Amino acid sequence: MSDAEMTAEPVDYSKTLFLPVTDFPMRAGLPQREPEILAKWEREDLYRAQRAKAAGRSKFVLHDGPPYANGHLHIGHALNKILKDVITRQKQMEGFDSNYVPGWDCHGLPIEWKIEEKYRAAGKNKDEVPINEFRAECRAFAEHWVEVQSAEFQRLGVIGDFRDPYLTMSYEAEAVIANEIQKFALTGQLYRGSKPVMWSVVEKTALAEAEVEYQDHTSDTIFVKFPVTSGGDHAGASVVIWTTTPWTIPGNRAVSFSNRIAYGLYRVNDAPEGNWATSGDTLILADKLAEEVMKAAKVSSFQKIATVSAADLAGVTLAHPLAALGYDFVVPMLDGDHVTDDSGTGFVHTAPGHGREDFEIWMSNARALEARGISTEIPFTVDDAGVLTEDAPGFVGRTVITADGDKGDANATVIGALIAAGALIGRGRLKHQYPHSWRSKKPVIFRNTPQWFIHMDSDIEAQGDTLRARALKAIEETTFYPPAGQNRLNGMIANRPDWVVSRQRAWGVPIAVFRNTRTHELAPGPQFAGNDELMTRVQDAFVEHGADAWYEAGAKERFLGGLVDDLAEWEQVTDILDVWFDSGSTHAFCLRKRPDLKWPADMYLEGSDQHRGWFHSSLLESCGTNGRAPYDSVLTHGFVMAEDGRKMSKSLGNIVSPQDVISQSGADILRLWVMASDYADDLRIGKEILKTNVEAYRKLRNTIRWMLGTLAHHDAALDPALGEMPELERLMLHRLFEVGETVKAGYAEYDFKRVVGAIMNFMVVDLSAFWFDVRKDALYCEPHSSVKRRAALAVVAHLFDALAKWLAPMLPFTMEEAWGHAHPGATSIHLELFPELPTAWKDEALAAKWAKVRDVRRVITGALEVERAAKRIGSSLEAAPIVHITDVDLVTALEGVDLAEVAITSGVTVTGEEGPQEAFRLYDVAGVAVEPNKAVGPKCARSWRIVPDVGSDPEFPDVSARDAAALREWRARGGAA
RNA sequence: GGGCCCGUAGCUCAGCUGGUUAGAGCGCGCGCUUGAUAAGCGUGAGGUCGAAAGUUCAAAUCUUUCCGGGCCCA
Repeated sequence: MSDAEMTAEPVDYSKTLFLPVTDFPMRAGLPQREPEILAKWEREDLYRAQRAKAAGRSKFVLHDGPPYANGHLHIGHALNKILKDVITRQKQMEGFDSNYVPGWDCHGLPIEWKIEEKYRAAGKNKDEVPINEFRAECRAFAEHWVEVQSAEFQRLGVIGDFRDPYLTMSYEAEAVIANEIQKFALTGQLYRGSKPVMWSVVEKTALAEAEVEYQDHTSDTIFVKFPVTSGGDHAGASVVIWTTTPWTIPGNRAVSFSNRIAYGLYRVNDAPEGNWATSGDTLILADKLAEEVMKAAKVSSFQKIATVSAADLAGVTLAHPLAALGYDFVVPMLDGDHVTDDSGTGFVHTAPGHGREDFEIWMSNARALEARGISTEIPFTVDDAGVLTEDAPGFVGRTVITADGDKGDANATVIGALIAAGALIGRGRLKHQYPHSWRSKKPVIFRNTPQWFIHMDSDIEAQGDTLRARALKAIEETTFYPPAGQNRLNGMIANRPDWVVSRQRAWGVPIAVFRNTRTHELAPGPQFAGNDELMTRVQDAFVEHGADAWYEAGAKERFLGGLVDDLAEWEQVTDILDVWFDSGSTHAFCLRKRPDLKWPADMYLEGSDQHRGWFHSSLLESCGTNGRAPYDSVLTHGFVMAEDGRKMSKSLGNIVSPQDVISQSGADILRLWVMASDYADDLRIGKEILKTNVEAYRKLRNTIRWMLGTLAHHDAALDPALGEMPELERLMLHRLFEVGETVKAGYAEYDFKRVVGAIMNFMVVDLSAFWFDVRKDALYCEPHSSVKRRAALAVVAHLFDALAKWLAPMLPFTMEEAWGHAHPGATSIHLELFPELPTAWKDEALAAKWAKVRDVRRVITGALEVERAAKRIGSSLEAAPIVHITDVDLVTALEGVDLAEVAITSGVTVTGEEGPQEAFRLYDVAGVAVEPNKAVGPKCARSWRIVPDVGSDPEFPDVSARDAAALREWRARGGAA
């Protein structure tokens, strides 16, 4: 020990240092802190403050896709809203007036179902309740969930006009939606047709394809003979069909075959006593399936006696197997591509009222059939309760599916009749995927129903100006993130059939049109062009009373009175609109009506399932009424999976709820998870992934915290000019500028993981592990007046300002908290703009030079690590290595660089000579060899460096000259001695 | 069954139009520090780039098939 140290009083020099000081806690406690920040935003009305601040700026409108107002939020909602919020906030900070108006989808089956369930539980029947009373209950139910979800969305940190959201059930919305469908009627795009639709007997409604799910179901299967009545030379033979829906046999009007399948005529040679198929029967079957069919028919011996060609079959006509019961019409054979010989018989029983393909082949052959004298009228064989009608003679009153969703007696009765008619040759059961209602989970049926459609391919204003053509063009003019979305939507629009918009339900917006029962004209309709009185009446009434007005007594007189010659000829349509039409109209009643928004929207943002949903319906709705898409860009995200990449499910117990994450870790953690993920693909979440994000958050928070503590000593008035700053500070400003470029580019492409990645990497590698570590000595120990210290402080201030702002859209709670610590009394970071960094900061030459310096540094730290492992040194300040540099470039790079400072050692000796054999080298840094060398001499009690000038100042004998100077300043500024 | 998409270290992600021993951060192991301390620094170990075949002088990068996963349809 030196004399100086011996004689010195033991002083606690830490009090004389500029150590970080901050109240910003290391541990976030987000679950408690976030609600406090929310309360502050509420108190200060941040949303309106943002609007005021941005008044006059150009608008950016991300139009919210309305979630359905039932139930709590799940993780998918959280993902969706977080992305929307980050973009909203990003655009606000980029200098737009970025106004987000949340919305809710309120009409529709699921809510109606809930209310019905309630009635059932109370032993009431929905049909006994007046419709507007029922609608009022649905409205109240939706209102409740809007409130719940609104609170849950806000808890995620989502900022928007939650005090005045849009609702599809608001009176204004209902009025506009009704007017929108009237526009389709007015321009002749709306028509009434009949079509088999997916029908749920339990809910008594047609279902959209989005409303059915495929589940295992066991069906009765039957093999049925259709006797040949004419054509070819197959007299006495029968064509055999196979079906899983025996109850559709009364609806049969044709049998389909395929010209790509090889058929043959088969004779039964032998069969057991009492078998349905008996010796001598001749059956026409697909060659590939003949053996299977014979086996199913329990035939013990058979042989092929002839080949049957497709041309033959086309000329064949059949008799209905139940002709004796009244089905005494001609059953034609139709050639269809949908027929295969993968299973069944190679022939498809075709009931145009019970299947989409059946309907399509029937209609495409309509003219030819009529020419043959065959009526193409499609029978309505099943009513809305799943009961067979008079169009199904012999089976009237038989039930396909009961009100509870169970199998009725129709199948058994039809099978019995077929047996009695000698038409059945085999039967069985098949477990297969069958459509079920998403609500009741009960099987659905295809039944022929009158429905309202919007034409995809009829001319609107000019020849070729069809809805499909308009929509395809609009897709081309839209920007998709990611680009694959364009293909996907395009493919769907290109191939979709006409748009069914009607529902036979109560809770929704009525198709507010009238139909002339004699002429089939619509009101409004093309004949009403130029007369908008009807539309105005509906508009006014709905705005005042809601769509309930449509159901009030005297509605027809009220709306149509005086506008047509004979009111009695007109019937009021009571069907309601499919909810996809409602949500497809949000742009009309929200974007167009609100002066604080604009039309079209800059962006629609939803999960990739919405290519079939909201992107799709909004596109068609707007193209039909406005001729273009209601959006300029569409951004899609994937779905949230469990940690193993599979779907989350209750049975696996791997569901992660946003509520749990928020209460355990905080909303900012959830947001960080979204930001770090590739949202364009499916995302994964689980215990480990959340832990990773919590760790990343901690690192980020601590780095912010150190800056805040350091800034306690910052006085902007003392900031040196850029030119006065040391190279190391200018290097950091350069790096900050570079990171800023990446951040800007990342945000521009909504590539948040790139933004987070660049920021995290910068904070960890450049700041925490390098610059902070190096500069702690200067920041803590240098005299108050030191340029080096003041320059470092100025840089910390720039770093904090930029990083906090860049992170603010992503981590709004944490950055608000940090901002408050940096700027006591400031309102909110969310009223700030992203920083414009001076291009003067950019200095590539400096960066190139310092890349080399850091290479040399790596060799030194590597050498010290060896010493540490050998227990020869601990702290790097115990070393004063000898650095041999033989690379000319490196020598140049090191000019003016204090290597000891950079490597955080007590000294460095640089030589230009080749180092000794045993010196430390790195394979990827040529021309550098380091001899670790222990620093010798007295240790400065204040800065802990071992430097020769310790004790050179007699007044402060145990510290270095630099620290002595610092102490003198410190005392002069009032520090206690 | 069809359309669109995805599959790189334990985790999250980079790897452009094919070209040296495939990278980063986090996590993990070990060491240091104790003036960012329920923190900080250093260092180390981790990958047959889902699998196979093909094109090529050369493939994580192109082609095909298969496997696994997702969304939307049937």
